[in-house]
Amino acid sequence: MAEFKKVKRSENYSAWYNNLVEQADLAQHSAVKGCMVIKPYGYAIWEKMQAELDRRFKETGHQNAYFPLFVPKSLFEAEEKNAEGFAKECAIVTHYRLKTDPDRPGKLMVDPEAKLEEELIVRPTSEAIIWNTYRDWIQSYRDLPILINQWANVVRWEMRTRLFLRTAEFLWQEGHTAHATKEEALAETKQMLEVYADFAENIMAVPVVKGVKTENERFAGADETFCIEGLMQDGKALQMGTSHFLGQNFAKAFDVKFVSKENVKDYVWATSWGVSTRLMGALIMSHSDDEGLVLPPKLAPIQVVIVPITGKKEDEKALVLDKAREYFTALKAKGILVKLDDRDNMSPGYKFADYELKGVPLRIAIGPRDVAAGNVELARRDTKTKEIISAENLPETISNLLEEIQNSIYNKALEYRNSHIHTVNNWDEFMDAIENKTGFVSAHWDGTGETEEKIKDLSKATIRCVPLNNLQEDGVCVLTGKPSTQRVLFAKAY
RNA sequence: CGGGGUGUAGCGUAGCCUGGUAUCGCGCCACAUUUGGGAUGUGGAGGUCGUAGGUUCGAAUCCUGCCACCCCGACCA
Repeated sequence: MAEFKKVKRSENYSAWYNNLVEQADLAQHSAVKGCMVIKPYGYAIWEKMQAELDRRFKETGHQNAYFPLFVPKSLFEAEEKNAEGFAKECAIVTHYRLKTDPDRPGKLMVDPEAKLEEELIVRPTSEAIIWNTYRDWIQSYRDLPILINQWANVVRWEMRTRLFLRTAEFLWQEGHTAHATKEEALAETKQMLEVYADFAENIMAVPVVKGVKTENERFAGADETFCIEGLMQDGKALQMGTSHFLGQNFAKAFDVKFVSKENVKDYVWATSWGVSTRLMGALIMSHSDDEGLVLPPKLAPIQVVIVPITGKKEDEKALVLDKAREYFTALKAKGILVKLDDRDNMSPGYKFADYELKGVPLRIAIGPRDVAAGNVELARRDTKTKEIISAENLPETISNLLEEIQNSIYNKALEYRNSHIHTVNNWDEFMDAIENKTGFVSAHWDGTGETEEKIKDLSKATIRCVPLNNLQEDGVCVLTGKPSTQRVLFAKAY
């Protein structure tokens, strides 16, 4: 096991992040540009996220299905705005065969004879292939709604990538629903936004702002994009999930119509919504520290680790190990994800540091002294505190503490987020907040894309969202001084 | 994709300027002693020096192309 190379969060945030991802065994760079290998420990966390999300999707009536990786170019270009939005980051399959290279023995070349009649686009998102399919599925209002989700990989050929936050290939889920009415589709869009927000806050312990994107930031092909925005520990915002109201755009592009109860033909209303492995990045950046990862108990692959500290005497050693196994069994029976690390070639100190690096929420150390006294030493990862407690009712104690840690991590992140929302009323205050205070800046904006662009050029900050249920108040735009009816949230973002 | 930097064992590095087949630490394997915050000793294994060419009797070292990563921009979930 590698020694943790210390990189301080305060000194170089992005080096700290990269180092942490690699040292904690979450992921590593691969031989493919911009693509990562997600390692077992990292994937275990992703699987827990998937399980929680999948359960919520099913509870809200969705079913999983799977659509192809490839989208024929003619389908891809059907919805023009969507196609245009993604065009410059697409991987394209043009051939279907290799052959041996006559000039370079043992090497392969693309067989020019094997050119595809029509290029295939590796999906950057699946609206096109899915809506082309939905046309076959929908005839009457009785076929609606269609509530489908798929777990998939997509490819967006990014110029600059970062582990989990932006990779050329990433894993995600994309929900694609079809509805008979605009109201129903809008309700679905908002429902899924709530599902995401609930997941982010209660499972990931990351507070989020729910809001609406401006036209500039909207998903290509959507009439309205809702989002959840998180704030990372370096004061930059991260878009953690989006839910799009697609109107009838895709129905029109793919000619998907239905006959209503009144025997009237109309285009179908659509939504799509997704979250990706980027959430792993959000999780890491929201809670972790210089010692390594800090995981909320609800996503920790290991919630409690038991480290036996065996003495030199054989009989003592046996006693300690027996006790450790007893606690292990009791905790496991309670449904707690517990690991007993009885490797005898590692010192306790090494194990302590290693589980801290991996973000295991609780650590139980047990040695001869504790066995004799009926105690254990209990250490919390999030607060780095430890105490000797009685081992009586241990499963109960641990179970309660895990819950407390989950809340405590959330509250800490919430406090950080709330203390980093700065309300400003003029341009000097705006720039000062963006440059020096970091975080979200709540400011009046005149509502034009032009001003939004200008502010982005001047400050590198973008409008993250117009918060839902936003307070309506008269004010003037921080840049142009034109009238405004509400504040929006600006931030530098990932 | 533009500017700057880096690439030597699983990880971190020395050597490069001034060419002669590579240094040290951690980790790994064996044995022994250890175990309450990253153990110690002894012995051992591990290297196409990112990659492809070029210069040279000889290249980690000099030259060129390419690749990957990091930092700063532009683009984005």
